[in-house]
Amino acid sequence: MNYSRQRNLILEIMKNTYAHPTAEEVYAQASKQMPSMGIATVYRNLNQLAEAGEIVRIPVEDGKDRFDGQLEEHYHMICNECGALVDLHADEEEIEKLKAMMAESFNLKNDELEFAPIILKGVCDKCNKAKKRRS
Amino acid sequence: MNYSRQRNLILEIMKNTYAHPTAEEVYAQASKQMPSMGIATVYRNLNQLAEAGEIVRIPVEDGKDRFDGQLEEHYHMICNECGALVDLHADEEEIEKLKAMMAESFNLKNDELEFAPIILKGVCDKCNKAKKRRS
DNA sequence: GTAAATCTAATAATGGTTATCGGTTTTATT
DNA sequence: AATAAAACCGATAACCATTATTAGATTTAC
Repeated sequence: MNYSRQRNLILEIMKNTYAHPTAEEVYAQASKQMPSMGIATVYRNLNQLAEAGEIVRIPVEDGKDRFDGQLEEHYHMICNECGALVDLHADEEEIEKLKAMMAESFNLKNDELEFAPIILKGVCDKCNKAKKRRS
Repeated sequence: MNYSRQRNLILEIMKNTYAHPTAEEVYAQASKQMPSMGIATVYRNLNQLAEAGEIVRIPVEDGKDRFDGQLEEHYHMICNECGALVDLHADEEEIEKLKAMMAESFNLKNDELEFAPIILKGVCDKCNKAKKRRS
């Protein structure tokens, strides 16, 4: 993969957000700073960066893929109220325990088990608070 | 939702398979038994049946949604080797334990936690055996 | 400095899914 | 049963996220 100003900008945008932007959202941001940027360039580079492991692709139910520039191991929950994609963090030891327990519960003889990018659906903190306020 | 021969056929097909067919695959099957069946009818009815809770939609990474006519609570794993969508079963007690543990590990104060339709990636039994044979 | 490789922007094409529409089937009302 | 309203159908056009193509520009290797 060669250097290119466009790709650097896209990577920088991804490294500097904790949102999980769609290609379109990245394009909106990028073209603000580099108005000549084309949408296909964004798609192409998000794909290449994901391929190279510099960002992560998160396929979401609604069709639009999202991207995550934060590489620290973590997973995601979808909020059933607002649809937000929420980060889930836990230390590695906890994760291993969870995987082992799931392997056992689901009767999987499998030492290469990974969580899918989105593993849970629930209610995010923000919506939980909003619900409490309402009640 | 009214009665219709087409919808009944589609539902019957879904209830009688443990595969997780795409709309296209359901169409192939249905139009064998009812050649006048249109593809839009299949999409329309799969959507309505999923909406009504009579079948379950499973959005998969590759773009084509899959559908599951088996309503007994279960989850899914994607095989990293062959791409198959594998059913994961466990009794309810085990599931509750898992959810509680996950809520704690991920620091979620959330009693409405559900698993997403696809929660794990790994290697299915068939591919596991094939791998052993090779080694 | 120049050729080969890689990249870009613009836009056409793709593919899964949904919307539209005229006509038919099902259901509700008499 | 007759009929009006509601729901559904098949065909196909439209939609929308994404990918492929292409001619030209930029970057890298030598």
